[in-house]
Amino acid sequence: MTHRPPIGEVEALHDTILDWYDANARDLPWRIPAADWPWPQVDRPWAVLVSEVMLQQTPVARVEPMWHRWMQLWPTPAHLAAAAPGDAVREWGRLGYPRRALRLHAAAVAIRDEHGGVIPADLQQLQALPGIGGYTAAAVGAFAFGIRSAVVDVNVRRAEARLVTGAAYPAPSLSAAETALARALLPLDEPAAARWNAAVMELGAVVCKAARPLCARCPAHAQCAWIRAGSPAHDGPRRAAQRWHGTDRQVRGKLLQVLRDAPAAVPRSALDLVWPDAGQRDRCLASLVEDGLVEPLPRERFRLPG
DNA sequence: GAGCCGTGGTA
DNA sequence: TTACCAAGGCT
Repeated sequence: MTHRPPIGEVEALHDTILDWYDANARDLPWRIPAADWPWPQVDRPWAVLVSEVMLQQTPVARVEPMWHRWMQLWPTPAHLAAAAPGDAVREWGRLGYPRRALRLHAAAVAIRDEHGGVIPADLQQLQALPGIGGYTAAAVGAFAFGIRSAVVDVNVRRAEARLVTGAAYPAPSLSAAETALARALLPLDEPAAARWNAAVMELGAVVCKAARPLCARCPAHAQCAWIRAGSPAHDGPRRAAQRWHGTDRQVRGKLLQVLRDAPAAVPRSALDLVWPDAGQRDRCLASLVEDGLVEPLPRERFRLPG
């Protein structure tokens, strides 16, 4: 059932997209190769891992400054592991999904305690770390260690759907067929495979974009199944829009912002100001405590976890 | 496996 | 302004 284009077409895609990437890749600091790594005190696999977690559902432009700050604060897993989890949550700032900061801290502790402080160059061991799923394990494997893993994020899924299967958008969730396709497209050569992963992701991010793809600038437009099919509009069900206003996520965000900005523990009365609905407010505060993002103290005071 | 989990930029 | 979108993971 898997689309598997002829080997000649695959090789032509490799040439086209790798050449384009070599000429057009953005200069992102976590992409600097080990031979040129300019920060000897910063552990490069750790730098890659942190970048990948920060980039989960968050745009590059917002990640880059926070990544630099994290590398200054915590250049190795051991540095972060020695900090309080609440420090990670505070320094996460407004990147969003703050549980990622908590899991990054937990991953640092696991790397220190279970891996001797060295990030494992093994996909299964990477994925066993908190906050590291299939995508991030493959990305760290490829970009930090050169492992020939298929890195399949939404950019890759969209680009490969258009290039190979001719669909305007991938399905809402990752399918086994997409994973198989990504693996089939992976160059055999290990370094080329790592570069290919980055190249397809980059193409999806800056050219083969979701809303308004820049097909006129696409190096592979002559090889694109979607264009050959006449660039048909998406026909399947559209992803349900996420609501925001009035949701628990909005309330949790407001509560956590107070605690991030406070130098010390705050009384419940300070948290009461951020949302009028007491029932929802208390439920959200309780869920933040349950998640480990907030630590309750005696006398109705709260802080980021120490 | 559907739903939940933040935040800000863009059209 | 509303809606979509952004290098997912977890339950």
